[in-house]
Amino acid sequence: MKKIFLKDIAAELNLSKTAVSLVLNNRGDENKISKETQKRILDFAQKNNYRPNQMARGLSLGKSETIGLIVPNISDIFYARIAHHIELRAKTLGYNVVFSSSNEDAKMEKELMYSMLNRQVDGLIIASTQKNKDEILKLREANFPFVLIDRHYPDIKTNYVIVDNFGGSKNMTQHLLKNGRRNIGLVSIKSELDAILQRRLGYETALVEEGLEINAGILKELDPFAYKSEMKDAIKDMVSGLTGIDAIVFTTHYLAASGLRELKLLDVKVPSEVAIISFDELGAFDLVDPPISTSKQPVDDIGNLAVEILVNDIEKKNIKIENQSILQTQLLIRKSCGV
Amino acid sequence: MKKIFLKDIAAELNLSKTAVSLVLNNRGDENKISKETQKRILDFAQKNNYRPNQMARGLSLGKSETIGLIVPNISDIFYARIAHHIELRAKTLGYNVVFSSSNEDAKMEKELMYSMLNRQVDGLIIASTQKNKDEILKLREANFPFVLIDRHYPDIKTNYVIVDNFGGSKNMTQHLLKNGRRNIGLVSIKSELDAILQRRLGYETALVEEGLEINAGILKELDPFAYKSEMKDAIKDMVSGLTGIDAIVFTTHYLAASGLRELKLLDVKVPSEVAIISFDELGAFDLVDPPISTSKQPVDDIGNLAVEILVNDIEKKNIKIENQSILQTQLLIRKSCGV
DNA sequence: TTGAAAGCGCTAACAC
DNA sequence: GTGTTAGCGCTTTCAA
Repeated sequence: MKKIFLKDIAAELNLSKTAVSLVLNNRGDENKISKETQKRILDFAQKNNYRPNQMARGLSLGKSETIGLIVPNISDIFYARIAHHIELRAKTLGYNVVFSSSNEDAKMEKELMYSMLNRQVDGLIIASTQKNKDEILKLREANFPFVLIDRHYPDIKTNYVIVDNFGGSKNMTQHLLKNGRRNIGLVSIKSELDAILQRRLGYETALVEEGLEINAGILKELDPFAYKSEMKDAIKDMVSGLTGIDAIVFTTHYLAASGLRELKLLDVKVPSEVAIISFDELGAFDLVDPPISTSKQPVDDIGNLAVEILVNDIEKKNIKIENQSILQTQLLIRKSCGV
Repeated sequence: MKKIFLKDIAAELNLSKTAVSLVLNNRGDENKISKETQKRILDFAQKNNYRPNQMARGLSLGKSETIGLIVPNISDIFYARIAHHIELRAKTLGYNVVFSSSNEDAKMEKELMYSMLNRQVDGLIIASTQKNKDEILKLREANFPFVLIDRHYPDIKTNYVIVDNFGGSKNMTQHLLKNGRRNIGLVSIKSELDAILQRRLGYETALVEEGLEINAGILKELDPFAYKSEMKDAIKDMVSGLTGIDAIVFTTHYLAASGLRELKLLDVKVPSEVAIISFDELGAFDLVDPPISTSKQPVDDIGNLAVEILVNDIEKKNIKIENQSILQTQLLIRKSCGV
């Protein structure tokens, strides 16, 4: 396992580095290097376990064949799944991926972006905090390839792959209405994320279209970093005699998990007393008691598409790809809604 | 956002690249560069948003300040969590991390190892398939820094961070015994992983120490890639009149999830008829019906320790660190065991 | 204190 | 068909 370099194999074979480099990069034919020479080179490289130094290669080529992935939190099952699909697709296209979590912190996200740029990633996939408009604009101005996933900047034209948050949420709410629920609460997070806003709007629109009023008292927005502690009061408040809700829409999976926990502690029967439904899928939502209905996001498509758009951009292949995709969610009905 | 290089700032300031490089790497004082010059350089760099090209830097320095992470599957919540802790710790120590999933395929794992070595990662953290002994030995011979997590090669001396699979599993089984269960089955996967073997041994040892016999009929080992379809028969078989078990130990979280699903479909009451307990924590195990007892692995410690050992090795700091760690799992008792 | 110059390993014009 | 040579952007030795 002794390290061997390009020049070693050139010397050993009495050839120039050029010839070796060309052949090793599959450009032997195109440069009319004799089949025989090619074979000698390939064999020797193989036998001696030649491994090109990608940093040197990258420096010379001006690219790293690496893409950077920035998500709020890689241990969130939602992002972990997307990451997995990104990784797989990237691999087939010859790219590695480096990842980092921003922890929903705009400043951290900015730092990560630059850290990755320093590392000469060829492109970036970002599930942004949506608070780095300036940096995103700079990326765009610099013509640097990137695609936003999960969250986009509605007023900036960029590549993105998101889901129809409005539609998904409206569907969920309508499903509850269809099942006779009339007093439907919403539990969301305090956030300026467009995705979260859209989910709330979807909920509201469904109610309004049904001729119902929106009741601010049963529309809870919790601190994203303190939702666990705030959930107790929120739920207690909603199920109290005053507001007496009969259903709750949760705008994301961890809220649903936490909310269900509290409902159980308060001995509220789900779904007979209160039906629940949630955006996003937790993976175990079908095992939970009761199994939770959900608007499932197509994580595989999100990941695959993002990589395809990005690589298309990086390699300027100009394949016709819809580079602003809004994917549909899938309504999965389970027991938590009542039959 | 025009790109600016070291030589640009040297030219602009009428200095040499050396001076600039030294100052930017915080070695100004040590090289007795005047405070004033230092300030000029720093200010200029700051103002013009100088970003060193890490590939060039890496090439020159012979290191990338990147560590590679190879896991079976990054979308497995267990590895995703470890990855998150690895990432965080690495960041504080100045390292980035690239990751890839081997999908439990030894050949893929080997390729990934080499791919990462090509990319000049400074070290590797691997949750190995445990089928690449030769490659691991090569790494060791080459004195390349790496640490194994989750799975180690029992007969090779390497750095590793694993958990006490035997003890954790024995504890789980003993807990069931203590609660009066006498006919305890095991559902595991067909695997040569030492971790899986140890979990089985822990189970068996607990039984034997209690004076019970090990009944091969209620010891199921499923194909890791077909466990979902095989689970039905396994469970059916175990709960049938012939074997009539009153408890099941699952050796990993996804088996428990799948097994519980089947138990429910067969209308078996958990825990009254059959108690269950599982190695690993799924995240929603406390929401599941019934909440599943578990031997929880310290994912944070696994990640943190792995990085610390690795970086210690990379930087040859020789800080005294126990570089072969066997961490303890934590028994979390929930309803699935019966009170 | 500062600068010139060599070198990290690879690619790619261009010349032979 | 093949070799020479000049970079890619940064670090670092050594001399001034």
